[in-house]
Amino acid sequence: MLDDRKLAVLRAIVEDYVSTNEPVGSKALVDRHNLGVSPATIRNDMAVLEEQGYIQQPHTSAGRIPTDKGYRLFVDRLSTIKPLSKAERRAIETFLSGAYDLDDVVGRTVRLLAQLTRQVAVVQYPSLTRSYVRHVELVPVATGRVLLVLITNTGRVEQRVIETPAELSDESVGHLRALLNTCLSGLAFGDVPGAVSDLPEKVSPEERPAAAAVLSVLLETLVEKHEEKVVFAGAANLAAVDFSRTFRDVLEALEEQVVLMRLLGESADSSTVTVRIGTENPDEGLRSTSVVAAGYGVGDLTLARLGVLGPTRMDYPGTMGAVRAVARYVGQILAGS
Amino acid sequence: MLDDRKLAVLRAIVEDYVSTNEPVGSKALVDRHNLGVSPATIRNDMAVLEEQGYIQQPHTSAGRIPTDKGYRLFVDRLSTIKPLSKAERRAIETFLSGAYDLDDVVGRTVRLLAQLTRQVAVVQYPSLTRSYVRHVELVPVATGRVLLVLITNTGRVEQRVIETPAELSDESVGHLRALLNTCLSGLAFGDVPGAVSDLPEKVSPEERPAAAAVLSVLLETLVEKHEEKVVFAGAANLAAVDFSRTFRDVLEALEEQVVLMRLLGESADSSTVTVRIGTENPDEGLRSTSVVAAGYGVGDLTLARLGVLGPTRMDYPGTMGAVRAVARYVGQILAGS
DNA sequence: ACTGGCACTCCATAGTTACGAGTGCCAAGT
DNA sequence: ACTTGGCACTCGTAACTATGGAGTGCCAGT
Repeated sequence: MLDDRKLAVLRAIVEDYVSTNEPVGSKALVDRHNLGVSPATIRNDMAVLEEQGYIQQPHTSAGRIPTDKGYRLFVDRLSTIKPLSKAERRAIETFLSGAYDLDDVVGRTVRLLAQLTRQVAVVQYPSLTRSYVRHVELVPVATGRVLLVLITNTGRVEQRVIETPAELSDESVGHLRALLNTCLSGLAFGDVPGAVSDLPEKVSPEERPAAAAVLSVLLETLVEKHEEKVVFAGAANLAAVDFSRTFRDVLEALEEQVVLMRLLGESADSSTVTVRIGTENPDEGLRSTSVVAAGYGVGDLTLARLGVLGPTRMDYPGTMGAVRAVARYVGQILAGS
Repeated sequence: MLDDRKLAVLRAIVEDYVSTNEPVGSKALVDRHNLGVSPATIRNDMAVLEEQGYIQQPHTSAGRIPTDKGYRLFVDRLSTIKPLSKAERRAIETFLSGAYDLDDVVGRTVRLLAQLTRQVAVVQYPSLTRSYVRHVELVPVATGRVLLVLITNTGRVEQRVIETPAELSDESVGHLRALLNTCLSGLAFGDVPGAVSDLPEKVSPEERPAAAAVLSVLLETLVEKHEEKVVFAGAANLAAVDFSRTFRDVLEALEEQVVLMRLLGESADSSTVTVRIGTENPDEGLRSTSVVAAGYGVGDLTLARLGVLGPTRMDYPGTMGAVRAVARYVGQILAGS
């Protein structure tokens, strides 16, 4: 029902509108793209596209702008992901390879992505549940307090202070630490709860309350941190867009971890770029924004997701290219460390 | 040269302008404050205040607004810090005491401060150089790689991956770890460089290259992380102000660690609230904002600073009260953990 | 030293007009 | 059946013009 020319018209409308930020009319279209037909013909096509809901007029007798549905069609069928230039690729590589720990990797990634796309970048820390335990550490910090430190294979470090019911001797702490390590090292986080259930029975009775306290905090941490950690950067790029109402909403959403998580969406296959346009977003207040996201990870294993948030009026091919490229490089960096 | 009434007029102008965001005229002033004199008299006073540079007119025949110099006088001599209400204090206490690790304390603090002041809050992590070493941990993560984890008395955890020149046996790692701990535990970070200088000589020759690698990274970390970590929250509150140009500049400044650090300024005495108004700010682009900051710490020791950034047109007494209160509570929390 | 009166300035607001980009429709052409 | 030029129409934008009112500075009088 949409012939080739109508699709070409839609594509042209999206591209023009994205680059000029102004409703595009029939005359401007034939001027800028050589479609080989007259404005009148385009007008007819436009009327059809509008009837089908792909484009709309801000007011009568203004040009057309794409609707969310129009962008969706554009992304799905009318465009291809635009690969980055060689220079950009090299820039990514050198910038990311300078990182020396996980915080640094994530921090650099999110800034890089923001700069590359000139939009707001969002990066999720590698998932805990899909990682495994590298090491467990218990450090006495005061009488009746120990610090529990969990180190994952991805280099992520989690910490919690534990109040132990009774004072704990250094030997007891050492004992517990050794026990935890032999019991948990190499274990996937998802398997930890099962593995520790019988642990209290392995310690001497006087250490048992302390062990119980440690374990309960450990399990608690796994659950709580399950709501993963997310960071963002490039909020300044929001200023370019002429949001005014929306603007505050978007900033508020960005500061809510939970919203940010939902934003990136469920993890599809690693490095498949997914796009969520306007009203497809779950969150109120982000109804006029689009999200381009991809998973990243090592090999086949998707560890977490990262992406970009911007106005629906966005350069989708370019943004998707940047997101995909960055996701791949981050995976490589993580694999190498 | 400024009599009491002129000062009262300046105070009234600041208060009215802050609450209404509109230039305030002589008539409005006598209506809202019972100054006991006529508008004409106030006009004369205003003329003097303007001549001295404390207030200015946006245009001829408009009301007056305070200049930076006017705000400065207001803060220094015409206002007192406004203590928080009992309810607010209790809210702070309960909100902060739920925190379970340093990240959480800092995260809660910055969000709390943002909400309390309805402005952008900035919190610096407790300084490394003023902390001391609680524990050092070495964890093998792959062949030829060890993770160095530093735990401070304030609960801060720093991590770095180290490439060891040769493959390292688990025993060697254990050996090094023990050595580092006996050598460094309880040491102030500033004293670490001196203490480790003779350390390589204490290990067996075959472990020496690895030990050297670990040490160089350790020292590097101390230097690099010296540029401290700063976080902010409440950027959404910027939307309330009608920045438009400035706005982007401010957001950009917020995402620059270095600028953020300079923003909080040099550490004065703990819990003394300092105010920097408009052009007093070092950073271009923050010339139309004010910063209210205070140090926080345990006892007499100032660990770091926290504060609030907002428009020069700001409720200084209230903001200063909130900053001071939060700084104190954070100190208490840190002392207790 | 303060006050009331007065003329003046100038911003904000609303109303008016003119312009032009863009549309829909129709009749004619291919 | 599709395309095209023509044409009347819509409507938002920009420019311009009153108009009102808040606020000022100054001065003469108390």
